[in-house]
Amino acid sequence: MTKLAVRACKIAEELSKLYPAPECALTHDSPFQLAVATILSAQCTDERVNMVTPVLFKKYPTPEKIAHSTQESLEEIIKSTGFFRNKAKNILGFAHAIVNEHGGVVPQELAALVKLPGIGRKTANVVLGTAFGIASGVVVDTHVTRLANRMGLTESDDAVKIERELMHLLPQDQWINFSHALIWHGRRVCNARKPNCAECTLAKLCLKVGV
DNA sequence: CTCCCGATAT
DNA sequence: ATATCAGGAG
Repeated sequence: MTKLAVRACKIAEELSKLYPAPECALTHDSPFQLAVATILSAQCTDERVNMVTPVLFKKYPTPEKIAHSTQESLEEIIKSTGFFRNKAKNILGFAHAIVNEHGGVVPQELAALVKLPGIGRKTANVVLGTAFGIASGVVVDTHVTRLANRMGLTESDDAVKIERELMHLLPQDQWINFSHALIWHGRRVCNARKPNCAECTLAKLCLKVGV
């Protein structure tokens, strides 16, 4: 076990004490809804997403309902999340693919998921980990990228590379909780603008306190 | 690599 | 005014 891996495990342990049961902040009632909420979360606060999804899912709760909706209707509902044209198109395409190619059910394999419109590795890992309890990888989003760099767990800014490195540093049964805990910590304490190092219990394990 | 894009904090 | 927010497609 490398020195880096030892420190990574200490960080994971400390995070698990801070956030014993880290949950997905995106409200949803099904794997399908979680996938849609995650598509909406690109470059947008989850707080904002959670204001939009209740309206969206009340009108279109299932893949079938969304598949029978329209680009314009979706755009109007999700507009405030930004990138609304792309997101509406992706959500529509995703719903069609689920209905037409997967029998209305969200597939539980990474390879199948990332082929679907609007679903990349990050979203696929969220859906598999949160909705199905499958540790397909580490979720690397803007928070994980920032914190992994600040804590000196990686030097990279490439999501795929960071994921590969973190997967090697931590045992598989910690991937899901580690992802969620890092994201939670990134929102609450180690945020981009003004990281609160003074009240961060991970500061002693961090290479870049106060930077 | 660029583009998509509204809302919010600083 | 500007940076940033649970990214993905072309």
